[in-house]
Amino acid sequence: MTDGPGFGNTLVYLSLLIQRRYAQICADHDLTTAQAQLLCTVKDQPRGMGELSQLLGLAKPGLSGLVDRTERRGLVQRVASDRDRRACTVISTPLGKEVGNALYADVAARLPDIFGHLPAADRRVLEELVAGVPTDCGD
Amino acid sequence: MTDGPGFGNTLVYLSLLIQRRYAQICADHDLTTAQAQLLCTVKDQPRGMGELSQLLGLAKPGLSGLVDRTERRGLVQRVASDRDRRACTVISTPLGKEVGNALYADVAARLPDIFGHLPAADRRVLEELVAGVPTDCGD
DNA sequence: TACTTTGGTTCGTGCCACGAACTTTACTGG
DNA sequence: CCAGTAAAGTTCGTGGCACGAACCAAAGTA
Repeated sequence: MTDGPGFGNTLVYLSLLIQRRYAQICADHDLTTAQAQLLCTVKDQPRGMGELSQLLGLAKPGLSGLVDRTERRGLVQRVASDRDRRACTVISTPLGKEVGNALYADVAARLPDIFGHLPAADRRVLEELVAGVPTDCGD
Repeated sequence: MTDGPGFGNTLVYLSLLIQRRYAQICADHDLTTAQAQLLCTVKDQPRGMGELSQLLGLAKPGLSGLVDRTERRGLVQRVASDRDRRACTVISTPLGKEVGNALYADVAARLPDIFGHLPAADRRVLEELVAGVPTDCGD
């Protein structure tokens, strides 16, 4: 109650702003946010489907389709596991790495504009607070 | 460059966590995030389609469909404007208001958990910084 | 060798959102 | 008063996204 009408709701609003800007940046790189997310997850390290499912918070069919579409664009690739013949690992193609890195850099450069109204000191504080968010998402 | 690998990217990650939690809360109220967003925008004040298009960052067809689906669920309603016979205004039904308020409260209650790891003082600081985000989104 | 579990895919459904084309009404200028 | 243009929304077709249910094949186990 002391939260008043809403820290939570303000957070939602903020996340919408971020998502909108992010989607715009992704679009500039000819990516959807979902594909961008997949690409960045796989860019520096191969991942199994199950792992990705976990990391991206998707059910299996959703992920399967996402990988399909992203693979069709030549950004990622399924490779068979020699450990387990039914499993496959998703890796990034050279093109995918390139695009992923460019996107990453662009996001770092353009997205913080959202907080352009904040003095540098405040931004630093914010940065630190936000950085502390748990890497392991609460499902 | 002093941002290191990424304030921007951390923000994106944060926004994903928020969106995921938010989607979960919306689902608990039998809503999609898009419908929830529409509902909350209209809940306390009628809005024209153009205005909504602006506020939600959607093109006209997308909004039209969203209103269709939400109207079909009895949460909002199109009413004709007497000013302009081609325009219509979207208002919330009583059910919509009820659902919207419940959602709003639930979001306020459950979403800040994401920052459960922060001491109260830090959370307060964060709250203040976040609250300062411009209401007018940068298109 | 049978039984169960697990990794992924396919299928059908529904939401979401876009551009293009269209209809209706409002607003001009002559 | 009657064009012609502009604006508000809708419809249509397309495509991405993501879910549950059903399925197949390989792996593990009794």
